[in-house]
Amino acid sequence: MKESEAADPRPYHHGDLRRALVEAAVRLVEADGPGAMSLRAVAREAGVSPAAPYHHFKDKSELLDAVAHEGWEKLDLAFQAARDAQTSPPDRVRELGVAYVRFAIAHPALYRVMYDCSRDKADMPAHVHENEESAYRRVRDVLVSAGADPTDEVGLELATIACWCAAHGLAEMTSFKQFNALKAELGGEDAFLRGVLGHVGVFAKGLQR
Amino acid sequence: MKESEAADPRPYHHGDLRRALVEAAVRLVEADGPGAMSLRAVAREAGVSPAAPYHHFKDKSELLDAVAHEGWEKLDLAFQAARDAQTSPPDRVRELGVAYVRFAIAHPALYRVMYDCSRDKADMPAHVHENEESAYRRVRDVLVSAGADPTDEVGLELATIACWCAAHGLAEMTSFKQFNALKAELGGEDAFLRGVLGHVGVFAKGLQR
DNA sequence: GGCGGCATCTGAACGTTGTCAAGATGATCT
DNA sequence: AGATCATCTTGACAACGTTCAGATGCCGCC
Repeated sequence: MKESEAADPRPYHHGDLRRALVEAAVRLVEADGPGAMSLRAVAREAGVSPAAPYHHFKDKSELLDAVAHEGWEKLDLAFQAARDAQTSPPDRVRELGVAYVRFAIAHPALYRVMYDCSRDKADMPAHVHENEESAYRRVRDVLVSAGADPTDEVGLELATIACWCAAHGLAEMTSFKQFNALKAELGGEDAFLRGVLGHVGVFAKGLQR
Repeated sequence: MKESEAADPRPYHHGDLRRALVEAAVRLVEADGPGAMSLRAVAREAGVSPAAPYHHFKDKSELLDAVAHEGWEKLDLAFQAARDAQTSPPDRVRELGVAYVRFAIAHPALYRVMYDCSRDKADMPAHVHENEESAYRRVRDVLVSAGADPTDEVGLELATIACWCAAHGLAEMTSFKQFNALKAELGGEDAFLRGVLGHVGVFAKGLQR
């Protein structure tokens, strides 16, 4: 646990407390769930007083924002790997979704924090949606490469959103007990995810399949 | 404040406190958000001591379960109206989704509580999923009436889940600012919802569209 | 090289929360 | 009428988020 890339503001008294706090917070969230992550516990974990965090975050919610940010970056890595996977374009749409949901399954509490933060601000992090290399854009591009009409700007946008919504919905519901029987019948959770998200491959109306 | 329909267990000291607590809780959740709903505030609102709720709910989370239950029933009403609407079967799949998301938009805090409870237990309320008249079954039936193959049990189940996931995802993301431009371009939120969920109509592979 | 200033951290405190145990209250049943 | 038991209150506890006055140690400036 020693990311030694130093380029950040200032290692004053503690070294780099801000970072330490975020790391402790992520650890606590992933260990005991988002509800169990208290500011005081984070401070305890980092070995500082309960008031110390307030010099780096104005709020508990601002700490959670930082945790969420960390989460989005981890998700981006998983996403990138799926984009580069060797599969035919229509399947790649599906596999992008599978990677997305797998991340949510692997980091349930982190995923929850990510979306709770986004929803409170009614806003996704800019780097997820806006720039050229964003995850959102990546879905769009895969849809195009799978045969969606690239001139239908609006339709493409709607299809991308539909894909994202389906993946997010599945991410939040995949652990429901109701689906256990079906998962077993299909031979595992992965097959289940592919089964559901296979329907996403035909989202964009022009897609062959 | 005098709902005088009495048919419930026992109006002992207070009348029917349990009901009063749930109603107060729903009110507080819808007014100030789920985070602002404290047990003590609910008790205050109902005019009882902070410890009184513990004779009706073993936990705060059990009160929230009751709130969620209330929410699912309201959603069911909205759902029923959409099912009975006069539209062609393929559109009805979409309109079911629209009604779902509209409910989530109209009662954001309640909707949040509903899903937070479900997720904590990894379980949807039984009456939503299991019986013959459940909302889940209703989606399935509409898919069939829209042309999905009724003999492909597994495929039908997967399509139903995909629809539900897309609707849930959209419900949680529809308020994101990123979509404002697109909503404007399409001429309103409803058109946006139809645009996204129109892609759900082609979920079931056999659907004509 | 000392000094002032400032970012950083501590200590103690306030109000609020969820929860519990012990006692008061009052409806119901024999 | 008196016992019983669910119901509600009182009072308390630990934990939480947040604030504020003060201690601590790093920085640049003279």
